[in-house]
Amino acid sequence: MADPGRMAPAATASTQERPAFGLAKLERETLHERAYDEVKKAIMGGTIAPGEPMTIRALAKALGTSVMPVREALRRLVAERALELLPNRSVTLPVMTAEKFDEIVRIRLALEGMMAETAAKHITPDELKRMTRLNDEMIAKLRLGTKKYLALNQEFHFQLYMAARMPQAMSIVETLWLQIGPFLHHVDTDFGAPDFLNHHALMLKALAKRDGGKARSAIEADIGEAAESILASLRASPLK
Amino acid sequence: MADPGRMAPAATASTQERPAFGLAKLERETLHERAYDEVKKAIMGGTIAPGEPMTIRALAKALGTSVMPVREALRRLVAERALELLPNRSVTLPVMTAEKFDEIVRIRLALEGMMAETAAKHITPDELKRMTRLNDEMIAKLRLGTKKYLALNQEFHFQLYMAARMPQAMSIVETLWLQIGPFLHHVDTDFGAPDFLNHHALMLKALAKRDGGKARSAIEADIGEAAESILASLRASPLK
DNA sequence: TTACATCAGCCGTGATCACAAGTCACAAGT
DNA sequence: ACTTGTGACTTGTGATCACGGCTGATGTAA
Repeated sequence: MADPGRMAPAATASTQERPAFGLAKLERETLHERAYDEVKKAIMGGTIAPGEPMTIRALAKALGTSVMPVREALRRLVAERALELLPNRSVTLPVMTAEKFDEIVRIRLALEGMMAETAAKHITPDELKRMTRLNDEMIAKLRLGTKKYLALNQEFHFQLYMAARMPQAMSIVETLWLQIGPFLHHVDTDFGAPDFLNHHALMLKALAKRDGGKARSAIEADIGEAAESILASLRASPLK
Repeated sequence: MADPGRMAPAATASTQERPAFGLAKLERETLHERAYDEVKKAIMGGTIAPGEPMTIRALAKALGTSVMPVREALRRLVAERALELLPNRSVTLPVMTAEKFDEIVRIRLALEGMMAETAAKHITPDELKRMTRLNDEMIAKLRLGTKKYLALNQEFHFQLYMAARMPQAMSIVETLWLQIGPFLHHVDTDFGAPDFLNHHALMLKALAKRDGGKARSAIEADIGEAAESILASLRASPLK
C-alpha cells in the first residue's frame, strides 16, 4: 500500500486501480472507529468531567453497541494519552496539573514552532487564503462563546501545520491538543483578547512573505501568551 | 495514579498505600500487555520483516493465547505508529522511506534537542555518572555487533532524556525510536565511527558544565550526522 | 454508635463463536 | 493465452459468556 507499483513491476493499463467511473470509493467504517470518534468528540467538547471513571459497559450502552468496540476505542485513546489508565484498569479523563500543562506547552513550542517555520516555505496561495478566511471568521464570531472560538482556533492552527507536509508531526500535535482540549473548557480565560488575534495577523503576514523565522516567532508568541494566561488562572484555582 | 492522595483527602496512617515493609507491589500484568511487550521487542529487534502482513491468529498461536490480547496489543502499536493499518485492516510493519525518515529526524531534532537542553539543568551527579558508565561500556563493546551497540546507544539517550523530567515528551520520543528502530537493523551503516562516540563525549562534557546550549548542539550533531549517514545508504538501496 | 465480616453486584479481562469481507487458486469461457 | 466467474479458505470484527477481583452496602456483634 505504501509503495504502489512495486509488486506489479510494469502495471498494464488494464490493471490500473485509479478511480474509474464516477464512483467514489465507499468506505466501511468499523464500529470501534465510530466509537473512537464519538468519545474523542466528547472529550474535546468538554462533555466529560475530568477525574470521573468511565466504564466500558456504560459507554457501550450509551453507544448502543457491545463492549468490544468501546474497549478498543478506549485502548487507543489511552495510547494517545487522551485518557489515563487507573490502577483498577479503568480509564479516566486525566486531571490537568500545572506541571503537566507546562510540559505540554514546552513540547508544543518546540514542535509547532518547527512546523510553522516549515509551513512558511511550503504553503500554497490557496492554503494561505483559507487561513485568512478562517481568521476573519474568528474575528467576526468572536463573542459566540468559547466553544466556537476554540474550534475555529484549532482549525486555523491545523491548517497551518498541514502546510508543513509533516504527517508524523501532525498526528503528534493532534494528541497534544487532545490532551489540552478538554481542559480549556474548564478554565476561565478570555480567549478573545486582542493579543491572540494579533498573533494570527502576524502569522498571516509572515506566511505571505514566506518568512519562516517570523512565522516561528508568531506561533511561539501565540502559544506562549495563551499558556501564560491559562497557567495564571490555573494556579488561582488549582484543579478542575 | 498521577496524583496520589487526592481521593483520600487526609489519609490516615492505617489506610496508607505507601510501599510499606520491604515488599514490592506485585504487579498483575495482563495478557495483552505481555503481548504488547513481546511484539514490541520483536519489532525493535529487527525480527519482523517490514512490509509483510502479520495476522492476529498467527501471532495468537505463537504467543499461546487467544486472539483477544493480540488484537489489543496490535491496536495499541498502530496508535503509536509502530505498525500500520492496511486497507484490509490487517497490520504491517511499515516500510521506511527517505521522506518519512527525514521527517522523523526533524521531529527528533526539535524534541530531543529541547530535552537535552532541559536535562543539562536537571541532571543529578548520579545520573551523569551512569551515563558516563554507559558510554564507556559502549566503547569497550564497540565491535560486539550492531544489535548490542544500538541497545546501548538507546539506553544512553534515554538516560539523558529521563533527566529532563518530561514524561510526556519521553513517551513521544519512545514512539519515534520505535518507528526508527526496526529499520536500523536493515541498513548497513558503520555506527562505530569515531564521530558518533565523539558526540557522546561532548555531551558528557556539556552536562558536567550544566551547559544547556552545548548539550543541545551535541545531541543535534549526534542525530544529524547519524541520519545523514543512514540516508546516504538508504538512497543507495531505496527499500528494505 | 462503632467496628468488622459477609455477600451481592459490577468491573475489566480473555476465550469462544458467528458472520461478512477479503484472498487465492482453479477452471470454464472467450 | 488471457480474462473472468466460482469456490473454499482465511481474515478481521463484533457479540456473548465465564471468571476473578474489587467495591460498597448490609447485617451482626461489641
